[in-house]
Amino acid sequence: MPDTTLHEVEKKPSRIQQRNRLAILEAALEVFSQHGYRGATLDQIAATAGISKPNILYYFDGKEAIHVTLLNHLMETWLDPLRQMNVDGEPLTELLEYINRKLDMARDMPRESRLFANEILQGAPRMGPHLQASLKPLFDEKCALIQGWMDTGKLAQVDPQYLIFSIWATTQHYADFDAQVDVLLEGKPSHDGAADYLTTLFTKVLSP
Amino acid sequence: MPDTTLHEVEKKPSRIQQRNRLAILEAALEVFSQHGYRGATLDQIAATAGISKPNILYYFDGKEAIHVTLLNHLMETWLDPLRQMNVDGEPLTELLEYINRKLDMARDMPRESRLFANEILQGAPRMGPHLQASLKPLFDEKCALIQGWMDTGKLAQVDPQYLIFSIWATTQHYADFDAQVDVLLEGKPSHDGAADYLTTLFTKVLSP
DNA sequence: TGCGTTTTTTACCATTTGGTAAAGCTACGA
DNA sequence: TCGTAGCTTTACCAAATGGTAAAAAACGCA
Repeated sequence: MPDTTLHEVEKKPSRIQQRNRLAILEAALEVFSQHGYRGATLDQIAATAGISKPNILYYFDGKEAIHVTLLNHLMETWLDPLRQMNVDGEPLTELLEYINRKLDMARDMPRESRLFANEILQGAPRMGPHLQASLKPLFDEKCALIQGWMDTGKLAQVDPQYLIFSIWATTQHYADFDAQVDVLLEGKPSHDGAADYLTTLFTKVLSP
Repeated sequence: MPDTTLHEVEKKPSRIQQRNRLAILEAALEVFSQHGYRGATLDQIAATAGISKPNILYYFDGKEAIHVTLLNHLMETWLDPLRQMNVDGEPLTELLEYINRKLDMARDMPRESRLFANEILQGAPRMGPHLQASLKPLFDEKCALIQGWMDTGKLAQVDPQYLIFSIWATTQHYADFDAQVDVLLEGKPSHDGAADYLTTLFTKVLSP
């Protein structure tokens, strides 16, 4: 009986393989985040990555496989700021720092933000299960944590679920709706102003 | 010299024309809002509208023309809630009512919200000029109005631009990210809870 | 250096896509 | 009820799209 367990089947990827997979994913992030899944084409990804289309299909099983890989990678880092919110910290500080981490991510990873937004906008067809499995438990945990803080009187009482929604909405807005913000602020950078405003906003809401 | 002025060239559309144009736009709204411009196909729109593809192209000059028509129609109604904000009203009431009108629109016109979101997400390639021409002046006008209210001491001082961004973000969130909200609230309707939360949120921020 | 393995290219393919030409049908006013 | 303007269908295209087969090239290790 042949040994076909995982550690036997998987091989360490060569340097070339690592480099090309990375280049493909980088290009795919660029294209998918700008056009959504169906609007993106392999030719475009190939051109952006500087790798021929058949060669891309040598590294990935197809268009969908690339997208799924990207989404999985994203989920890892995307939830980090929320995970970092610490039960032992000062409640208001923890929340304000969370908000600022999210806002920094909107500035530093706008493509990832748009990839996510595109997927959700289109009904999360390739991510619904992931949301259930990864996001939901973390969301529930942090809602309970915030509720706990509120019950001790260290934060004003508001519904933690809607509070988190409003944090997500107000921070991701600067990545997802950048084109609009840019027109309305006449090209002026929005990050510092947004950070000031959101700090004020959530301080006022959350101060007991 | 023939008379080719507008009122001579334009003809009143027949009943059939009205019905079919409407059916096409309705179907196109459905499809474009779900897949974005490039992800949508004429065949899909045709199937949804129950009209053959060549017949669709009899009524519209092409895929892009349909999209542009949709976007133009949208801009009309989309800015109405903001336009309604009245200089003579009680400032806090006016703003809270504006927020609730936006939230109602997110509930009642989610496809329009997503159509708009898709277009902005993708860099507003077909709407940049429209934003400049229609949205920007209104935005500036209402920012000035809000600033005026703040200067009289009837509202707390915050940057009106970022205030409006946060209103847009928090209300549209429930249309654009519905798939996510739905998972996290386990299918419970979000509208009433959101209305309560947002009223509290913005009352706290804006009360002097 | 030689040789098997990995990587890349070339040449395709079936399907889908936006779009057109022209024939056929239908409604409606004279 | 007939003619015609308006509407719809049929039968197509050329280009783009996701994907494949197999030859050619490059790599790396003995």
